[in-house]
Amino acid sequence: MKTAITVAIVEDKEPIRQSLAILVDGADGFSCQATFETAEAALEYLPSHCVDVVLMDIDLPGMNGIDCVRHLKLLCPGTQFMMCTMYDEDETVFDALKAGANSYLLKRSPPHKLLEAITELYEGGAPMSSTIARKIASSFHINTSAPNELDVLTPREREILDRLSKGYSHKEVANELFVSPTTVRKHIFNIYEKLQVHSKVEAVNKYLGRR
Amino acid sequence: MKTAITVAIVEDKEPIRQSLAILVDGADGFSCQATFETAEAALEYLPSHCVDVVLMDIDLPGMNGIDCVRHLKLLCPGTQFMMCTMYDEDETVFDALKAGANSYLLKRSPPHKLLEAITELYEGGAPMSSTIARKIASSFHINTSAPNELDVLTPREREILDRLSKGYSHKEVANELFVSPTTVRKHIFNIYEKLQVHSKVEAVNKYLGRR
DNA sequence: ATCAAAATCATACAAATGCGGTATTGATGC
DNA sequence: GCATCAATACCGCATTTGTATGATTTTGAT
Repeated sequence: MKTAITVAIVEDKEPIRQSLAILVDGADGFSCQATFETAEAALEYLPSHCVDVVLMDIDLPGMNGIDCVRHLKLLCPGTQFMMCTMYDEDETVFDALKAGANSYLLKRSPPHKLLEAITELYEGGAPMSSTIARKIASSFHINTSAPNELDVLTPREREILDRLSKGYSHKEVANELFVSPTTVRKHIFNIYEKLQVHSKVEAVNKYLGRR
Repeated sequence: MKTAITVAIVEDKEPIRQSLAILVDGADGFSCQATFETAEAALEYLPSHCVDVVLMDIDLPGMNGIDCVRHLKLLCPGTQFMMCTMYDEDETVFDALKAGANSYLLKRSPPHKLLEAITELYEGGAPMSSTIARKIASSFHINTSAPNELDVLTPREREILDRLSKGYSHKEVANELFVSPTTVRKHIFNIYEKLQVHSKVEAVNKYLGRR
């Protein structure tokens, strides 16, 4: 028999943790090496006992699962991380991917799917729940209805937004463009209205495109 | 019996086109409505006869499959597009996603997987060959190996900086982290000192690696 | 020539922010 | 034990920023 895929589980809720461990350990070709109730516990043990795959809950007490992955990814470069959670909010999904996760399953997935996914992840895939996969694919679409949100801005407004993106204050922008600070503020206010934001950081994020 | 999933196929190579059509039409719950040898032919017919799913080859004579999707996506908003090709080069994959494809299968996939994928796509998923999925997931990973200025920040400071990067105000960060606004301000002040910046936008730029 | 949009500037107010200092607690390291 | 640092918290001040209202001038298109 070939070597089993080694797995660790980070999940604070006792019953879920137990049933995951039993599921994994009971299946042929899988071996549950460790379980943790908290991100901190995982961070303490795993770096010196790296496993193939970590099933990571996101909503943990103390440090959350995403930050935990961010750290572990550096300490266990060969380990694959599967987020395993209830939530499928956009920000959470993308933050998890940025942190280094290669898989994202919703907890409603049936047990046999989970084992399949672990294998796929181990073999170089990136198994995702279907709604998650769709979110990710959609995030690439160059939107048809709002091709460039920035198109609604006038050239002058773009010019000002560009300065803001470099961290300039109202006054600095005004000096550079040889207009009064109040003019700059008026422009910025108009920019905010058009982009539907309420602060510099939000506007700059839209300007430079997120992700 | 419920309505079959309607499918169209765009593929220039005769034998492949034929076997795909037979596979789809022969399976229960699927109906192959049309096949095309070229992107141009598909663009002429499909807008007035939209189908549920289009299997699209990329390497076509004349217009390629990606540009074809780009056009069709606007004319048939409800149609799902599955790229079905030999290539798995990065640029091709991402261009296809940007054009509006929600699925990307390599031609080496076995027939039953193809039918499964069509169903998954129709039901709101985004089925990908595993190597493709991994490429996509990896494209999100943030460059953590580079010598990072952010290493000088404490975990708490990074946590706060992350919220700032999303456009949160001091108060919003405080509420989310359950600490007082003055504490947040102190953290932010420390962050500015360490990163040698003097405003949110500058700090966020460093955090997100924007030069 | 006329009209609409864009760019300019002013004034005003409330809230948010940047900067400085101080202090307590708990954890870590020497 | 002692020093250091992270995290927490408060006070206060000057400035910046977000929002609102209003007005004038330039410019481009019809």
